[in-house]
Amino acid sequence: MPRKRPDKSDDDASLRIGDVAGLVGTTPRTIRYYEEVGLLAEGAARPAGRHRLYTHAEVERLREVIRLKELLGLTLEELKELLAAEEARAEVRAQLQREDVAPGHRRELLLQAGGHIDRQLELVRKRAGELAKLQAELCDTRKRVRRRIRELDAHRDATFPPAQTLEGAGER
Amino acid sequence: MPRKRPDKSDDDASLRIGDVAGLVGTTPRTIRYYEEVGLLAEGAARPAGRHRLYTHAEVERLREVIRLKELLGLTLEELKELLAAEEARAEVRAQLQREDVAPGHRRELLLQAGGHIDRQLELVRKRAGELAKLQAELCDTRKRVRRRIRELDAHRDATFPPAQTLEGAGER
DNA sequence: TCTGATGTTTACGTTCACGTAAGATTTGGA
DNA sequence: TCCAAATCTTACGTGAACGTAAACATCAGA
Repeated sequence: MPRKRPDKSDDDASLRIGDVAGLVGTTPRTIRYYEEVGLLAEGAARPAGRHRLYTHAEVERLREVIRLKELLGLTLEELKELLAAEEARAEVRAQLQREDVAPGHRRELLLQAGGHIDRQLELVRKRAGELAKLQAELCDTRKRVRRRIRELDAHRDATFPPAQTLEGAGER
Repeated sequence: MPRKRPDKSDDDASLRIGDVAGLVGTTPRTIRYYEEVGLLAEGAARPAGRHRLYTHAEVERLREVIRLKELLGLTLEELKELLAAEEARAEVRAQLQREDVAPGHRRELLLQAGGHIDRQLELVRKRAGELAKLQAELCDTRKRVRRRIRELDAHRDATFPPAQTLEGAGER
C-alpha cells in the first residue's frame, strides 16, 4: 500500500525550496524571484502561506533555466520568452503522453515543438559560432607568439649553450 | 608637408567620443564610464575639460572589450583583470617594436604575452565547450521530434492520400 | 569672430537581479 | 502536543552598469 504523506527519495513528491536551492546551487530567494517574474510556474493550488514543494523534474527544469541564462547571457525577460516555448513543449509532451489526440492535432503539436527547439538552436548556434571565431583568433595570435619565441631561442642557441625551453602545452 | 590640425581619415588622429560611440554601437556615457572604472586608459595628458580624442586603434580596442564582455558574460571588474593582460601585451608589443631590448628580456616579454593569451583562451574554450554541448543536446532532441513527425506522416500517408510535407530545413 | 553642435563634469535617477531583515506561519520530528 | 528549524510574505536595501539632466566649456566651420 502506497505512502500517503510526503517522503524523500519519492520522486513525484516533495523537495522544499531550500533543498532545491542547494541542489542547483542558488538561493531560496532567487527561486521565489524566478517564480515571481513568471519564469517558474507557481504551483497552481498552494493555499497561500504554505510551503512550496518541488519535484525532481522541476529541479531539472530550473537547472536548465540557469544554464541557458548563464550561457546565453539573456535577461530574465528574454529568458521568459524562450521558456514560453519550453512551456509549450512540456504541454505538448503531456498531451502526447495521453494517446487520445487526433493524429492531425498531434502533428500540429510536434511541429510547434520543433519550431521552439529551432528558435533556441538558432540562438545557441549564433553564440557558439561567435565564440568559436574568437577562440580561433586567440589560437592564431598565440601561435604567432610561440613562433617568435622559438625564433629567438634558435638564434640564442646558435650563439650560447642551450638553456630551458618552452614549458609544455599541447596545441589541442 | 604634414597637416598640423586634426583631420578625419588621418589614422593616428582624432575621433570624438560621439563618433567612437557610433562606430562601436554604444553611447558616449558608456565610454566615459569605462574610462572611469579603468577599463579604458585616460588619455594621460588631457588638461581637464578638453574633449577626449581617440585613434582608430583605440576604437578597435573598445570593440574587442565589448566583444569579450558580451561573449564571456563578465563583469567590468573581471574584464578589467583580463585587460590588465591585454594591457601588458600592448606594452610588450610596444617594447618589441623598439629593437633596443636585450634578447633575454625580449624572451621574458614574449612568455608573459603567451601566458596572458593562454588565460583568455582558457575562458573562451570553457564557454565554447559548454555551448557546444548544449547545442548538441538541442540538435538531438530536435532530431527526435522530426523522427516522430515522419513516423506520423508515414502512417497517415499509408491511410490517406499524401499532403504537404515538412518545410525545408537542412540538418547542417 | 561667432555660433550651433558636440563635449565635459557633477550628481542624482533607474533597471535588473537579487540580498536582507522582520514578524508571522508551517512542518517534520521528539 | 510541543518545538526548533525552515518557510512565507512584505518591504526596503544594494551593487552593477549605465541613463538623464543641468550648467558650463570646446570645437569646427561659416
